[in-house]
Amino acid sequence: MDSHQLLIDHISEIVSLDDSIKSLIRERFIPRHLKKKEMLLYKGDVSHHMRFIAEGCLRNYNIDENAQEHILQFAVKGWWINDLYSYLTETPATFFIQALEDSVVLQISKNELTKLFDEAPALERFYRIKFENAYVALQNRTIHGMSKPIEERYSDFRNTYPEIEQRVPQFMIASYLGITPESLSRVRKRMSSK
Amino acid sequence: MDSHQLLIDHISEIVSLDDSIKSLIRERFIPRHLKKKEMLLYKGDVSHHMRFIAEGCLRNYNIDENAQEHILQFAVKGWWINDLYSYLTETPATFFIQALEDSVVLQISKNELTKLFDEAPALERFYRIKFENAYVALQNRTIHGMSKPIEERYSDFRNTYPEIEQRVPQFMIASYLGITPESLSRVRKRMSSK
DNA sequence: CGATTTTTTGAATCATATCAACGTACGTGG
DNA sequence: CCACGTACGTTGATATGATTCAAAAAATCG
Repeated sequence: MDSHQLLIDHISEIVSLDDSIKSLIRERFIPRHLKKKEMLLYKGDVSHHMRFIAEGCLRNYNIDENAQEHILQFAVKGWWINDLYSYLTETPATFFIQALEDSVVLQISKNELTKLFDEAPALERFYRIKFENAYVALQNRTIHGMSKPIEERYSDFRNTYPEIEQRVPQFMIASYLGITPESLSRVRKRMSSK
Repeated sequence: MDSHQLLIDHISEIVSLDDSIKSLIRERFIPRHLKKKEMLLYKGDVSHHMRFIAEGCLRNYNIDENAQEHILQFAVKGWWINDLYSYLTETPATFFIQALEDSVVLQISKNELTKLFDEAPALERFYRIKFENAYVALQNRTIHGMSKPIEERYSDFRNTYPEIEQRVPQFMIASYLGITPESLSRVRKRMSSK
């Protein structure tokens, strides 16, 4: 299936789009092809685009003062990925976005998207609902991250993102869970022995 | 200043409202008065309203299987508070909302708000932007929560929410930060000795 | 003021981090 | 297609930091 069709189907699951809007989406969302390990956004640059993943897998991560990586989000086909703070405020990004596999991203500039909102209120509604959902999902992660033991957080991760578990190296999952690779290895050992 | 004016000013910081919408807001957002410790929402009930705090201070918290409280959010005048997942999906709430001081909340039912979105697209835009910002703020909390040492998370909290620091007991701040009250007490001691 | 809640302190315990070494898998160039 | 190198995963020993439990001190409320 072509990338734009995937995007249109994705949006149509939430709001209905008439044909003129569908053409606008096809026109204004520009595909970008990334090779494995290629960077989509660097910390320090401003994120000028909203981005939808049509193919592949990416990660969103930060590098702290001690050169430690912390993964905030994995994203695969059908997900959105961005440094939203940078995008919304047009300030330098606070994290990196990198392809973990060869990937295709559809992106639209903020200017274009803002124009689209006026032409297509349904699209604005789509983003409202999308952000509501994203907020809720993140809230769940935040509260579970602090209350549940690691074993449980890890199995939650596996259940919630089974595709990602397969495609991403273990040390990155450890980073996402906020523990060291050694600890995750031991957690897995404990779990498999039961 | 009257509660509705506060809400209207709050919304007007982000989108412009014409007078007819302002009247609708005055009509449809219903004030609710809460005494200190009074519950606004119980875990297990469905949250049918969107809620804006006109006065006071509330908290949003979970109680886990071990009867441990985990505070997800504090909110004061000018903030919104809800169990969004419950509100959006009309399923039982996964956490509690309680007044920490005598408080006034303006609330509107989901039905009414959905109707308002059709009458006032500016309002829908307001919520889109609001959720974007909320998402970003929560994302920051999530990533800093996992990367920064506790001392730093505590001073970030103090800097970000100076009002709340004053008004909320220390053991609740510990709960928000995801540590025990004893640990927070020791962190404070270490910090003050420098 | 007395009662209750909150904060502090101490000692023992537990979980994860850290550091270092070893094992394994993968893919690239010869 | 094999061999080597690099990246990833596992394991062990030790260190660190937060938790737990218990009790005392301080603050708050009626």
